[in-house]
Amino acid sequence: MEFSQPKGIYQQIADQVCERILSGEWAAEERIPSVRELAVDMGVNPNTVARSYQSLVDDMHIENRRGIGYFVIQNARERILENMKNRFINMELPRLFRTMQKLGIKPEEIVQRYEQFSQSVQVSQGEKQ
Amino acid sequence: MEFSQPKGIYQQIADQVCERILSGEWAAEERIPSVRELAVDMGVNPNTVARSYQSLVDDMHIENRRGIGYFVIQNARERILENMKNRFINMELPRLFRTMQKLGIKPEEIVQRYEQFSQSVQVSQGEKQ
Amino acid sequence: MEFSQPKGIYQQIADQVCERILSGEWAAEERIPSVRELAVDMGVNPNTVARSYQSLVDDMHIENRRGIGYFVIQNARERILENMKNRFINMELPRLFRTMQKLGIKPEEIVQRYEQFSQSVQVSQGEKQ
Amino acid sequence: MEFSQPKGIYQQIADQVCERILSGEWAAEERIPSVRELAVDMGVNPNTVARSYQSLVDDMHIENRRGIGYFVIQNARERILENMKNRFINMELPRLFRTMQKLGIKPEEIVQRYEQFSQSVQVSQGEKQ
DNA sequence: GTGGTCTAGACCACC
DNA sequence: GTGGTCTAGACCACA
Repeated sequence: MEFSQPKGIYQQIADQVCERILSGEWAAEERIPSVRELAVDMGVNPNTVARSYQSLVDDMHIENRRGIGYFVIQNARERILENMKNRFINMELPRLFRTMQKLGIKPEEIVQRYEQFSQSVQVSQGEKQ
Repeated sequence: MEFSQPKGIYQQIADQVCERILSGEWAAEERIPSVRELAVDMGVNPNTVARSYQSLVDDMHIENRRGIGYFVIQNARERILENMKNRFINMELPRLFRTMQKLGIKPEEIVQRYEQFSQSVQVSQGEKQ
Repeated sequence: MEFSQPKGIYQQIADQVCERILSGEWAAEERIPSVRELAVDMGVNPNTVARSYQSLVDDMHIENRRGIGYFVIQNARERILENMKNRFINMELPRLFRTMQKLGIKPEEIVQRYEQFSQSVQVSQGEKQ
Repeated sequence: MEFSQPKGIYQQIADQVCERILSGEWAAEERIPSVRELAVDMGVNPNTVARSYQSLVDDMHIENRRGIGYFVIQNARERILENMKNRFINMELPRLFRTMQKLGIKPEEIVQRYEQFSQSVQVSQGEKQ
């Protein structure tokens, strides 16, 4: 948990929940930790987790069953990936491209740097094991 | 001016000033509008413009000559480009690459979309003229 | 069973019991399923069904014969209809009328839409058979 | 403010804001009270008002201008009416009609009661003056 | 036990 | 001054 400012804590938690759904740690139709449990886990106020969960409900990634808890929605993984892809293509890429034009960076440079990046990731994953 | 949330008004103004320096509209050693003038132009509180200017002074893109006004620093353009490039490579690209990995997007797709983007920009600029 | 928010599970169950009494499926003086049976049927905690039954006892639609089970009260159907009608006329209609005034909807429009509704219901019932 | 339970306080406040926009008390592009002001007015915690305002932002009835306050959006009135009408026709009317069928209430009765209602409203408004 | 809501009070960035 | 966020702690209805 990053308690400084890049983005709100509740957002970071929501993102983490999505990660865990994507990774399969929390499968469809499965119950996820209660607001209070996760709050303790994360060292955070329950209200904050509640807010995260609510935002995930709004995005239809999880649902609430009264008095029982929150559950991962059927095709949450597909939905999350869909959302991320849309946001990436419609929001991030245009910003990226505009910056590239301003800076006179050619796409080839991006490709080249990406390859460097992939290799360094493989290396650092190798170190972990 | 976007008065809603993405980033602070003062940041947006600072960015615009940089744009105008880059475009050559405001050349090196030239005086830029006074805080009050720009505030009126932008429909914004003078304090806000003052803060923008101060951040630009901190980044050494402009300088204050007391009693006279703010002036573009000698090699402001180079400095601004430098800054943008550093931020882009060290901050934005890593985020970009991580997102690409998560979404399984190959760099070729980026290149392809960039070409589409460049064309559409050329077209819309043609329309303007 | 709607496990999400509109109204409590126990209320939904109580409503369903009333429906079955109204439809004649469960006649007066007849025994209705035990708390546990109904709980299994509905995929619900027995406590929840117990609470539904208790609310129906409070409204005098069913009664508990100790050690035997719950039974539909003599004139339950009349009583249920009575209750529904009272609630409708005293609680729902005023809200409805206030909304109509705010939105400038004339009662004629309601009548017209009601006719459409009745027809569509007849059609969909025809399809079922 | 109804501090009992029919609906949440923040909802009631949001509704009241809509009413005031509809009535013209708060015109388009106009600033509405700050979160803290309205909180004092209503005898309520600022967080609660903030939540109301946020829900109105989500519904695009008001917008936030950083550091200044909340403003009524251009065609908020039309939007609000639109929303209310949609909700009425798609959510409330079907419930109404189903209840009418269960209770064997004919639309003519609704019309008749509506006329009584309109008259009583006129009378009570006359008394106010 | 679950979540939903509200209060009180705090800190922050921003205008 | 503005709103945005977080914490602490409370109460409620519901399962």
